[in-house]
Amino acid sequence: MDKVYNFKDKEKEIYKTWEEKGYFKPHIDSSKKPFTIVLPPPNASGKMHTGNVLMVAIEDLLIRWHRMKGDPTLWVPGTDHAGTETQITFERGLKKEGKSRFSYSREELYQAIWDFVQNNKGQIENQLRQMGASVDWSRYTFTLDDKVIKTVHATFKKMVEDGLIYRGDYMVNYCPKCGTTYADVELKHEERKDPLYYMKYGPFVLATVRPETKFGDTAVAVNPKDKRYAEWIGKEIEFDGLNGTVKLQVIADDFVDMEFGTGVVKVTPAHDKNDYEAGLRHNLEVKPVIDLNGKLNEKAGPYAGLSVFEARKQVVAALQEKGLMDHIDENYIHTVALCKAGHEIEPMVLPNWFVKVDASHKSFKKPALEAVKSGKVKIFPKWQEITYIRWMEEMRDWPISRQNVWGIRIPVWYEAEANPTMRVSFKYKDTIIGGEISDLLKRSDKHGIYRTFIGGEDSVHKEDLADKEFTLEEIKEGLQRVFPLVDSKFVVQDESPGQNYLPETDIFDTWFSSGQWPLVTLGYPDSKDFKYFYPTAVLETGWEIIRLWVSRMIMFGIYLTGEVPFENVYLHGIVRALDGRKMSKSLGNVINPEDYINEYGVDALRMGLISGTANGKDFAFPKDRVIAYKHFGNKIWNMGRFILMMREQWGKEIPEFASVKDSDLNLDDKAVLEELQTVIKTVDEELEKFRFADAAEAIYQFMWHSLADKYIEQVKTREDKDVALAVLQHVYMMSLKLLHPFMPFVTEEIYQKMPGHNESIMIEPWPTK
RNA sequence: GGAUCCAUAGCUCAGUUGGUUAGAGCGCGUCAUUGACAUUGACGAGGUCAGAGAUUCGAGUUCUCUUGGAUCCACCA
Repeated sequence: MDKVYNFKDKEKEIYKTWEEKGYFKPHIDSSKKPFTIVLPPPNASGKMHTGNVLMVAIEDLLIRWHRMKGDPTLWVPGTDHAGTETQITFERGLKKEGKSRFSYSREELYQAIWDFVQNNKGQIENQLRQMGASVDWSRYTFTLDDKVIKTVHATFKKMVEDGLIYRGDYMVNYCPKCGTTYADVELKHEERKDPLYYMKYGPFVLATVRPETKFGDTAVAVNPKDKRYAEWIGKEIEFDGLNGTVKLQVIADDFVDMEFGTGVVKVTPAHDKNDYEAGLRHNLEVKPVIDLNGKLNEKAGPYAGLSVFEARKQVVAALQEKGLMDHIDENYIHTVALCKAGHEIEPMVLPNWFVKVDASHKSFKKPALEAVKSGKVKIFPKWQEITYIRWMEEMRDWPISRQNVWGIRIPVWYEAEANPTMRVSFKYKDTIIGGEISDLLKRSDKHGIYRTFIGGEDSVHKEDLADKEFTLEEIKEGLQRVFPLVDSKFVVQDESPGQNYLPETDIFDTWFSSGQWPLVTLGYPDSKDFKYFYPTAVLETGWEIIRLWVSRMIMFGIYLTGEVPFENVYLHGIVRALDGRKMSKSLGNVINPEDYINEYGVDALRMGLISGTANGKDFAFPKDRVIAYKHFGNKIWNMGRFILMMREQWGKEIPEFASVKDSDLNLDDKAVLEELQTVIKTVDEELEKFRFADAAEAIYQFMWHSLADKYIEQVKTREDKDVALAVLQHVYMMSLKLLHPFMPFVTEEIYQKMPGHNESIMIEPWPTK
């Protein structure tokens, strides 16, 4: 044995052996309860970050522990298509080539991203291997595999039949730049300083940061308690606006803050969430003035076609010129909502697919709430339960459509003839054409009026397209998006019902499909695996996605199978940067695990992270613990060397521990054996409670400060070397086994060098009392 | 505005239902060690547990308030 443990040479080789020998595959035994974990799938085209490392470390620890205990143990690997993130990355690449997603039809774009991901997915798989993850690769699943799509489609169909899906107009967070909607929880909020404009509205002055939406006003509102404006409530005001006379009703509503501005608000139900809700309460007209491209529409009169930002400038200038601007507060600080890519969100009313989470005939969410309250699903650490319960109690209907292509398409079809006013956009040669289907097919006489053209090269003249009759085939072939109205006629089906149908182009919210992850990975509904391994034992993930993901898995699990998808949820904290702040590219404090693996080894990195996360709180990357555990790896390596050296010096085989008589043991022997028993007990108890750091600490303290510092020291001077060495070797091997789930590589490497070893430490029986 | 969490050694953090001298890693000091390991050993210094009050025989631990910090949710036009 070398003087120093050289982890670099060994780790890869050891993993390869484990995998080839099939140790990662479960031994199905119907008389035993299995232990199953489904890996939260990392981004298929990304690379491992510190959060993934912690996740793998904890899950591998649990898996190896149970495997050694003799449970039929399965850890299912997978990777995620990571919808939005991948699409953003991919489009960034396109931009460099001077292209955009508009250069492709929907199908071409999907294929291009598919290829991109296939080319990049090797990295994360290799890194999972590098980490020592003892996953069963034969059960690997990608989130866009056929079996996943099939199940997700079937679930959607079932939900439609159960009356849990509806199509409705809804105020959504729309990003005009991304061309898609985002869920509330996906948004970021950023504080900004913007001008607050005080505009004259007839008898009132009111404050707004968005004067350009004034064309969509359908009321002004005051607080019912506000004495200043009491006489106006219920009346109609009439005044000169930018585009002629404006008539607005004055309503009274509690949502108006009397302290803010002048206490009067303009109400724009089409472009503001509060206003939308106020509009519902007061039955106001929803009057959109901003289109899907983020430009003002024809209701804005001369401002039509301008971007929101440009329109604001011009509207402000015009108001000032006409004397309609009272004054401007330039130092107003408020928060704006941003999409994942950092663009400003435009609240819009658009048709969407929804899950009714609490229908009167069947509640999708209630059983999932009950499952946690009743303890059918236990959450560790327990204080995180509050987050879950509050979220579930407040959860509203869930918008599940996204206007992206990189994901699972909603299996819905629209017949062209039955939906003549449905708008579509498609690529024809090099031009993107948008228009009503009946016009494009020349089934109406409104020729060309609603057609729009985006992009466009010299090869096609727009004039030629303005009145062209397209075939449905041409539209289908270059199809990018359909914009079905809220009351469109549709068919739910996996494959196209016939030639005259156009597909829904929206995809599912990623959480709609990943919410079924424990089901699809195990082969729901009727595979052998599913029947045996479901429900799983533990779901382990970061606390940040308890609402997004954990809640959805519990809802789908119960809805589809009647059983919870997992019995325990363990939520780990987020690994922060060395400075204790969140890692972010802009701060330049992102930690790349590769660097640490190269310098200290996988075992040390795993162990360091595990020991840093005692109670699920966020924690700064514990660099000095990683170093400490690297030293520890070397320490136990040298303990092994010592035993081999003693054996050689002594010149005889070390006797089996079982052959040592109790009466031959001295006080030191008895003490160390007793302490071993205590450690075994502690490790089991702490792991049972998900107290990984405490378990790790117990082994560390025992091996280093008892076994090495005390017991080994006295072995050196013992006369009865046969007894001492037998005890030492026994205690050492037991300790190695305890340590193996934490530090798999170094323990295996030592194990292979020790006399009397078997095939592999990872399939050795777990030490028992 | 609503909520959760945190404040313990120079640094990063444990301390689980309140119970004898408050722990670890790193760092620091003294000494030792050239045959397992300098990625070592022995010994040691260092904490009025943010502050104030309350409950209790007893509080780092429970409660209230104050101060400072982190995060989540909802958001005011």
